Amino acid sequence: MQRVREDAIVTAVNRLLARKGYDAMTVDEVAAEAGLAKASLYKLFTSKEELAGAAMVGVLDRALAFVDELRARAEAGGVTPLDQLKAVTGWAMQTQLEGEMPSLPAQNSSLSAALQANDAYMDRLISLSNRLSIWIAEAQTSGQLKADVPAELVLYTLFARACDPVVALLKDSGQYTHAQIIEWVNGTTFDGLAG
Amino acid sequence: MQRVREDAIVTAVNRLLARKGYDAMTVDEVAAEAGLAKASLYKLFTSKEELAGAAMVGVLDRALAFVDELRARAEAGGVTPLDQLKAVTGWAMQTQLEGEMPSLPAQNSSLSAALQANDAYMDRLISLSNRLSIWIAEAQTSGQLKADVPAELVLYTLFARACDPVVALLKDSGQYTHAQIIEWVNGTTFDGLAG
DNA sequence: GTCTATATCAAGATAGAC
DNA sequence: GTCTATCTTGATATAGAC
Repeated sequence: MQRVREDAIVTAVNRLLARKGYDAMTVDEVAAEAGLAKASLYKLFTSKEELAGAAMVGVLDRALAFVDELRARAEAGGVTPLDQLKAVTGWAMQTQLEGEMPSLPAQNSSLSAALQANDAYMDRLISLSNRLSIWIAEAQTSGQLKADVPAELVLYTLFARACDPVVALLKDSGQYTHAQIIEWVNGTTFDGLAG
Repeated sequence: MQRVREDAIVTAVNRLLARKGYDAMTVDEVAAEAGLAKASLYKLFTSKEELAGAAMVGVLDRALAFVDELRARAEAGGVTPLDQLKAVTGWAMQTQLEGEMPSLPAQNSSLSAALQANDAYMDRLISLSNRLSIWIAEAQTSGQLKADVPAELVLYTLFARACDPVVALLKDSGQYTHAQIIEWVNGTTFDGLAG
């Protein structure tokens, strides 16, 4: 019962974060979209920061599930770490194109501190980073990825592409299909803009 | 007299936008940092949006000046359009690393509308886009840039790299020199992450 | 022209009835 | 356990004295 309500709230938060971003999202809107009173919402989530944290836990869980699925499929062999990384960024862009990728302010806000203190969030973030880092290391060793840049740079770049404003701009232009956008942005991410 | 004061304000806005972003910046802080009372500030700028617009006009003017300098130097010859574009993104990253690149919310905010109605801002933005677009077209024609992606995608990507969170993250890690960061991020922008 | 003091408002959070 | 009504705060913007 209560679980269903929480899900409705988190879903609303996720959509609003994707559409408007954290600062522009109000708790009143969340309550309205989830279909309950704001006071009831505050019985389940103690702050706006916690709402954002719950949405991020949700998307990170979906990302982890996708990664695990990739690993399972790769058991058969024939899939390189680079292919896996491309699949993950493609999934993230797809999620963004579908309006389901929450977007938070990158910079030093009070939210950053709250998220870093959120164990559920940090746990997922570290798990995902660890799994990606394994593929990155393998790809750098085998020469599929540049080995002369820090692995950290590669990891940050992949996370950044997951919420790349270029994807949103191309989407809003309305001229291209989702598949085209993903192919182009994934292409420039891994192979660059140069010809 | 008054001009000096406006400059002090715009400089303060620019630094605060670079450090904290638009939403976290308060007009009280701007007044304090510029050294006048908030009411006096509001005689010169009628709103927070206008403050942000003035800072953006400033940075776009500096970008345009840099571009014009590049064009003048290239008169001698031997410089390709691709070199010019790399120089521009390098300049933007350098500006960001020095804490002088204002950062605004990418998404639909009330600020977006205000900026689009700001003629001084739109004029600079279009001028810069036009000049970059010429180099992009030349580089695509000559095969230096991928010709199978829309020029628009290239332009958006260059603007996006100018405020790339990856640059900020690498800077905050404190492990790398500015020159290294610029080289790496410029390298991945034009040549990709792949080896 | 500049400042102190204040109006105004939006939004996060809570009290208390049912 | 849910809602209406309210509190509280912080920030944009302005009035009015000097």
